[in-house]
Amino acid sequence: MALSDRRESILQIVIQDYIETATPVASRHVVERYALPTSAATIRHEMRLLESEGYLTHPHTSAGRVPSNRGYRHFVQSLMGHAELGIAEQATVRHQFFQAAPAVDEWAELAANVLARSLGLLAVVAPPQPQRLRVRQLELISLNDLLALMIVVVQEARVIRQLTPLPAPCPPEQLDAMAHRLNSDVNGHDADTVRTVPAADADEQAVLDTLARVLDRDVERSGAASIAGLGGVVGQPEFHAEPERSLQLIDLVDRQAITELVPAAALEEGGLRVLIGEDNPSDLLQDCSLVVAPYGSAYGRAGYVAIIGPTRMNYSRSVAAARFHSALLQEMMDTVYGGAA
Amino acid sequence: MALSDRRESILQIVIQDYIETATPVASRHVVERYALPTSAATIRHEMRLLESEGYLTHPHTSAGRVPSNRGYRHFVQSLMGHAELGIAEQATVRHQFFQAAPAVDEWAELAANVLARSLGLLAVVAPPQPQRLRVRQLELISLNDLLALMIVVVQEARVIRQLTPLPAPCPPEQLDAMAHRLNSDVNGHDADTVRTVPAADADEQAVLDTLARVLDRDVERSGAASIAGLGGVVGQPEFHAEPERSLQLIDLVDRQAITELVPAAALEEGGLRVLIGEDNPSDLLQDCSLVVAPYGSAYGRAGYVAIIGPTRMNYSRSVAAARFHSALLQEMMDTVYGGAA
DNA sequence: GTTGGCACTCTCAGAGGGAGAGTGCCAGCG
DNA sequence: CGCTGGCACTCTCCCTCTGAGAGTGCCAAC
Repeated sequence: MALSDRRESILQIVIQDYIETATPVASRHVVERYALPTSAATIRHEMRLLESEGYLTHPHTSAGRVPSNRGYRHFVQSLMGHAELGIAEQATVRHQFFQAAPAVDEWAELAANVLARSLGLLAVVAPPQPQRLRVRQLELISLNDLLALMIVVVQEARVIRQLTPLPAPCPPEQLDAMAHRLNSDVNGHDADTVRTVPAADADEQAVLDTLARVLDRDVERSGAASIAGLGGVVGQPEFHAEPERSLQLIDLVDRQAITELVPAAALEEGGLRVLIGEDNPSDLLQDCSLVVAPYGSAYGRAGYVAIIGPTRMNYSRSVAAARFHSALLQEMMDTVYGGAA
Repeated sequence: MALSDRRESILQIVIQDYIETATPVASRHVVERYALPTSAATIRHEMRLLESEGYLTHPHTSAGRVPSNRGYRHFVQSLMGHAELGIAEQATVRHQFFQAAPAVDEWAELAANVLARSLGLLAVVAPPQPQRLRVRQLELISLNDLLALMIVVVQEARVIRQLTPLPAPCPPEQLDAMAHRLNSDVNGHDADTVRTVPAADADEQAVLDTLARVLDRDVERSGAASIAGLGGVVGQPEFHAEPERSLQLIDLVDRQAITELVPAAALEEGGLRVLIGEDNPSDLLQDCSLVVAPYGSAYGRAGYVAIIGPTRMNYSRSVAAARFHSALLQEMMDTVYGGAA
């Protein structure tokens, strides 16, 4: 149902004030602070209607109003407008990426840190995950007759070092020969193809097995997300009252498990999404909101920029920041990878 | 001053009981739980003497005794004995390292996770930091006339990808030629030597500058420590009462700044050290203890295994675990690098 | 040196009460 | 018919008080 103009602007005021102050907002406070031409009683009346329509709630009888999840949702969809980061802030961030020139692998970490610091919320930045890794070069270094160090350079410009046990004793010269032989067989191939390479003996089989496993496993790990801002988010007033919730969140971050709370569905559609309260699949984020902006889907499974904080987060800033960072990362990847996988 | 045998064993009981229960231990509780042949009054008398000697304290008049930092120190030095991890636990950990066979770069992370989980405390594992990185191969990929992607493979088997702006326009063929030319100049060299390589033009100078800077910076970053167990440690009862302390600690971990709290002095001597309460250089660890075990000093600046928790930590387990993991990591590095830098 | 007894101290949890903050509603006004 | 001031009502928050409980410190006796 449509809200009258005045009711909408009161809702907007209540939400913005609550986002700022984190305390229930009272009718009198609204008229005074925002110099409204009506009396507190009128505001009270409107608030009551907004509450009966489900946009606001009441912690208890004699408290001010607090936005409900529905209220936040309406705010994000209709009231907030299209927020952009300020020009100056955009320039600062760009500068940090280009001039301070981090290594390509640190982009996600830098983005997470910048976001976390500027928003005071939890930021998770996951790079796109390549569907498969292809071997560029394979080296085997003999440590002893039964143990080798495998060094794999993959085309995605990463190096993997991995110990490989050898079932049958294999002296160094023999291992060198094997590496030389295998190199041409595996060059340019991914895990699945490596598995089809025929092995001359048990040791070669062991090496190939390890290689295939490593390529598979590293596809998983290469997407290791960067997380920052835990301090900021548990410092938010909503967590003060409930230490258990903080602990759950801390534990989630500690075990790198928050990444699982970003629903895959949100990434598939490709656009920025805001999940508020019970929109979230996990119970652990019941009083939290999640802003997700995917990017880089051309380079494998899409990466994303996610912001996590209490439902009382500054949506306008969060959305603007998430949008800007995802676009920036997209742009940078396009620059480096030429817009194609 | 020497303590009588009985007083020492009472001190030991009090400390162990407090470590276990986290509540002040009362005289009656001691006689009952440990079936001592004396009365509570006697224990009370001894405790009083232990307190006057500074080994115990009193939160308030009608509370039981709590070990003081001096008490803990005496416990660690004289009472605790030489703790070793159980054979079964050693085997489990070894198995995780060798059979589950993580990539070499994940050793520190795995160690931190295992330690954190088994102790319920904060674990920091920093790999040894090479004094310098040497170029093995340099590639330049032209992104456009004014921007190149530099890929550096260093002898320590890492790959660095870094964007490099080019002051003067440089078409792809020219860039290839430059890469070819530079490769022989920089191969096997570290940052300092790279700086002495003469540049043919402004672009070459820019590339060399970036390369040198990258080698320097990555020496820093290669030692990025793995941190785990934040959830466990802030879940400890001592942090429940003081949310500000938890926040400080969380922030420290979030900003990766706990690594700065491990005093360099502790690493230089080479042995395992236990820093209790005010032994710690930082105010932030006033009520905490730190167990540090260095390793791998043969491979650069020494790495370390550190355990951080409340002063009421299980020193015996912590010390045993830290010692075992540092020895294990040392052993694994020796296997891979053959015992020499 | 050890013990039981006892007074003393301090914390902790719960009850009670007053102040303050806001609302809900109503009657009156433009 | 919407807006307003007024007022009763409700609920929280903070402070104080109190009683129970836990332990100690000390003393006199063994």
